Amino acid sequence: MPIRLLNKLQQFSPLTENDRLFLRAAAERRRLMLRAGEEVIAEGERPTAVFLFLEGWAYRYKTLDDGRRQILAFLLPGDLGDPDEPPEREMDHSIATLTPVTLAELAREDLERIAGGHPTLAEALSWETLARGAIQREWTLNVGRRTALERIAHLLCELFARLAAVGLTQGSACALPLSQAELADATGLSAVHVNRVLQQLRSDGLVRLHDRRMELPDLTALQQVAKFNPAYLHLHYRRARPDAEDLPVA
Amino acid sequence: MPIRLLNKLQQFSPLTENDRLFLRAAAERRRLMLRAGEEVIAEGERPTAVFLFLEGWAYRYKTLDDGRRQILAFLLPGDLGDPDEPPEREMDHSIATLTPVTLAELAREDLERIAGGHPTLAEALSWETLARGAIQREWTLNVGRRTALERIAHLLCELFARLAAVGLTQGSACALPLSQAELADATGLSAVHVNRVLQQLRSDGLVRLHDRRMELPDLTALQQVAKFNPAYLHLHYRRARPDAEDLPVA
DNA sequence: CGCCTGCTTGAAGCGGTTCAATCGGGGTGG
DNA sequence: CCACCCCGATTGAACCGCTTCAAGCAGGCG
Repeated sequence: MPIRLLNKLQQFSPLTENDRLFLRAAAERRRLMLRAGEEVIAEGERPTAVFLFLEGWAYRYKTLDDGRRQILAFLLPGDLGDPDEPPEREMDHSIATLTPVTLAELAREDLERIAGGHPTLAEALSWETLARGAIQREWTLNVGRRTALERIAHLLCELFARLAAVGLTQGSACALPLSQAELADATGLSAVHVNRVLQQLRSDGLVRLHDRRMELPDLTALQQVAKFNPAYLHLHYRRARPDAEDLPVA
Repeated sequence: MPIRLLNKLQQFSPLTENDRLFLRAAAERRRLMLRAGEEVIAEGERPTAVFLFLEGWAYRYKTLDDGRRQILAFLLPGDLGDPDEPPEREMDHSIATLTPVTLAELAREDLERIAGGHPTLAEALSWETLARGAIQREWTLNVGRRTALERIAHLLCELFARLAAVGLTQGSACALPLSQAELADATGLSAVHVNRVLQQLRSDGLVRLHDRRMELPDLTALQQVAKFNPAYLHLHYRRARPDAEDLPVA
């Protein structure tokens, strides 16, 4: 199974073969496989390791006591949980799966060894952390100031861009294993209204949905609708170089 | 001038006198004083140091091209900019001041020296990073799923709690140097509606406003209105111990 | 077959926005 | 010292984007 995190990291810094072997080995030691709809970790729990998502989709969320739910982020293959943080911390939110998920639990010692002996890898990982924060800020803007149409369009643009960064797009299409209710909880809308917005996007020829997949026939137009500026994803600082990980999308 | 960051850090880990002297010295080297309404750093710029806010209020924000603005966070005395991040990064948002602000620019070398030689301080700083991310997530929930009344109440609760953590509350009162338009941009509402919500909070006896200050006569009731749970601030993991920094609020 | 989950549609209602006008206080220049 | 101005707070009224409620529909699965 490809370590898609490496795809992203190599856009930031040229990793050595040694770096890559080390990360690959660290991601081998402890694997977890979960079914769709399972909780990865719940609010209030104390995580003992750092999650590296290898396959499948998950999401962070918080709920209010009366049932209102906000999805805070989607976790895609190649994403990292919350690294570099003190061991006694309590989760302030929960994480659950949307599809079957495979993840690696990175041992704290391995992360410390990266910080100590693999400076390039460490720098690349700090890019990851930076990007995670920037995405959360963009979501705050999305939910706070964009219209319903812009919100949905923006979310789709982001997901497509992030999947593209780890080689999980096929032409103008990619997976989208989300129900309309989940899209609603991610955008701060009602499921009914998400349905209507999706109809508009479809009738405008900007989105096609099939079999839990989406196709974006005119990405540029969709990005304009969304006022989407990919800079916040902090992807392309150095030119992405093709890499073994990119090619065989098994 | 007290380094209010130390107040927070000492709630996480017991710092040595050496740790404290080191941070104090690092915060001496390069100071910046700004007036109210000035830009600290703009979207697209590349910060060369890490900001430590010593005095006054500032805020992070993003704008859409048609002028819609979302305030993403408030920066209070004792807050840190975005540490531990790669030097070539570009800001994905802007920071501006609300009041006159004094800040220190921490040199990258000093931060590296902390990471290397001051493990307790480094751990405490990573708590800070954790808390910053958690606050951003809570804001996403706030704007996405809370009602207008809850949003405003929640924001006021958060500001009060954060100011209390650095010794900047006086009884049930604290500074609130925000216009209603700024409250609106922080909560994703219109200024007019913020006005109406504040009137309700006032008539319910939950908030009093005077001279850019607020008083919260019944904090418990306000927290219930807001559905405010302070856990996300990641403050009280270890008992806060009184400290020289806490006492003379000059 | 029958059920469950998710999608779709219609209609009514409301929370919040927008527009526009007024008010009030502090600062400035004459 | 006063007149003026400007910004922020306030109020009213009309409007609308989105929610809520409720019902119908389609597909997958035991």
